[in-house]
Amino acid sequence: MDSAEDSPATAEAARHASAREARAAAVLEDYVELIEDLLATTGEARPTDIARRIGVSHATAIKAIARLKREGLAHSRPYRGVFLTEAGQALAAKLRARHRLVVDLLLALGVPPEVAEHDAEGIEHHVSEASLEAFRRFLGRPTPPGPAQP
Amino acid sequence: MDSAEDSPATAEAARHASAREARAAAVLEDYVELIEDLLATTGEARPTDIARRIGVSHATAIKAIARLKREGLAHSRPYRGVFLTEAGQALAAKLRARHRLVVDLLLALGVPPEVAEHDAEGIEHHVSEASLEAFRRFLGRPTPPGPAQP
DNA sequence: CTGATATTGTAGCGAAGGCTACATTTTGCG
DNA sequence: CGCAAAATGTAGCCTTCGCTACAATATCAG
Ligand SMILES: [Mn+2]
Ligand SMILES: [Mn+2]
Ligand SMILES: [Mn+2]
Ligand SMILES: [Mn+2]
Repeated sequence: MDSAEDSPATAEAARHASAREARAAAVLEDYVELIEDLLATTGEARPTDIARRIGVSHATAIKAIARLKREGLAHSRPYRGVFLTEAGQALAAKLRARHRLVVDLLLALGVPPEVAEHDAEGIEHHVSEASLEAFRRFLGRPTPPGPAQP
Repeated sequence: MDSAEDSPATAEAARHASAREARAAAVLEDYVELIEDLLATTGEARPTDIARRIGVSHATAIKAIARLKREGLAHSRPYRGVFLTEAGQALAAKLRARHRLVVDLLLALGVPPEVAEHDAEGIEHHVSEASLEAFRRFLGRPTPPGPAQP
């Protein structure tokens, strides 16, 4: 038998494929994260504010919002601001925790705060649950309860 | 005066813009890294092998190679395999070191080897020089000499 | 040497994610 | 109220990066 570790080239290809998926998801993740933040801190998430904070034109932001809606993560009605669906809120909570954990890890490793925040913005989208778990252990944090049964 | 720390939204937007650039560069970086590896280990880098290892169709690989050539990182002639220019080789050396450093850091943090290799494939493209420096310190490695004058 | 096979290259398509320019709607104020 | 400014939405356009299908070239066995 020879398929115990699956042809190396195949494993490598799978890693690249996985990274491509993460790259594709990164954009929407950032929008969800930001919308949650705007809603939490200001009570509303308007396309213009979203665009300004993400650094794209408002037209681009509106298209991204349309995609969020298509994927069931957000809803909005014309001129009324954007809101997160249940699914969107759940995702946002996960993303917020992940973002913080990545930043905290970088800080613990001695990365300057500005740089930590900068690099985390890209890194966060590529950190698997297994790595997050290792980060928590390293930071001496208890593993958080999974989706607790209410 | 109020521009000491530049409006927070602006800084945030800049981080996102930077992450977008890294995301765009990631594809070509992976090709350069792989081509160097193929050349080093087998002496030649053929489009088909590149495609298989990256996990895309050969047509996609050939287009990426065309872009590498456009950007002055590689050269090739029909049916003759791909080679890296001076610039391509320099970039490859940097990318190889970065990839290894990221993997080693994850391993040191207790991330399982398979996962480390998996996550590093995406993370590597978003780690700035300042963070790499922190990683080296954490791993107890001497800062490598910059572009040494020969 | 010749023909099958593998490799390489090309053409054309689609989705994402950018942009600018223009149209519409809302808002806020004199 | 009425109207200007701000916000929102829409309509193209471009590039990247995937894909499949097909064409052309090299390679290798027999
Ligand atoms: Mn991000
Ligand atoms: Mn984030
Ligand atoms: Mn990579
Ligand atoms: Mn790599």
